[in-house]
Amino acid sequence: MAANLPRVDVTDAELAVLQALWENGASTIRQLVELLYPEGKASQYGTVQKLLERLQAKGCVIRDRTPWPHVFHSTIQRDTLIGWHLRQTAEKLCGGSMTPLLLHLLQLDQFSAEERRELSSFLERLSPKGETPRIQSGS
Amino acid sequence: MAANLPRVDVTDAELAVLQALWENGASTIRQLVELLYPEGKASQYGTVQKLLERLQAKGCVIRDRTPWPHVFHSTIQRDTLIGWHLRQTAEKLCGGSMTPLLLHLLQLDQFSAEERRELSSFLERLSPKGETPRIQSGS
DNA sequence: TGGAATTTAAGACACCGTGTCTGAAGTGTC
DNA sequence: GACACTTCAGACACGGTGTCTTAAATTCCA
Repeated sequence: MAANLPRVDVTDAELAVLQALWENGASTIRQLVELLYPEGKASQYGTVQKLLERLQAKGCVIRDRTPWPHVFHSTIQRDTLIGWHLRQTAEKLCGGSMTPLLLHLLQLDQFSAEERRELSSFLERLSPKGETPRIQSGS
Repeated sequence: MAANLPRVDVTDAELAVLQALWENGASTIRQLVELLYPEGKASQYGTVQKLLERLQAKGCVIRDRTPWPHVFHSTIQRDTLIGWHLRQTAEKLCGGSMTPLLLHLLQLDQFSAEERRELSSFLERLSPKGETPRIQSGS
């Protein structure tokens, strides 16, 4: 069953199109052009068209042909792209492990005490006390 | 004062050179070639040479000219690149905020109970109970 | 001292992704 | 049927990337 998963290696111009779709919901090419190129030379209609075509080929966008003009829907979410980027850097730089990324973020010290408390309780919820296997004898 | 910071937008082939330097410490071109291209066509000496030249231009590598042949040292660490990649994705996808990345990683649930316990205590150490929230300064 | 071997320095090149633009055919509306 | 807009397909220039080549400089050894 599993249809080909979307390829999320998305270029900058393609990403701009996706962002527009995320913000405005499903849109026609015309709507996207007016959003992305407000000054709007005529040729840029073709540009957006080509970008959508490539996004469709990657599986990041589907084209609804029932209305006229056609309407484009995004098939991926911001979080999908975030995950892909994180995985890419993990594979390039950390042998695939995500832990170094997490540690780096935690060490940034960009988080307020409030945020850190939230994160801590978030972790608590992830690992309820009863579930934690006690491998070594704690003191 | 601040000398030009290194540009860490490093390509794949350049990264391979850096990894070799990280693993083996300061090295000559010859050593790097033997490491990176074990079968070793002669032309690839020039390839590594050019990659080092570009890395030097970016400030990621310095060339020690006192010994013969010259020895190259990496001036950046793995963690610097990790940080740069994280910042890039944050700016592209999260308006610059790192928090969505952190949440994504935490939700992955890829971490063992042991790791989660470590992370939790890590957070505890970061935010001792009495501490008041601070506004962070941008990088 | 002279020559061989290696390293340095600088440049050239093909390939591919990316963003953009163009023109012809198709579709709907008045 | 005329017009405006959309769709479809292709072409193009530009820049980055990895690779290769050649000539000058340096070291070492007979």
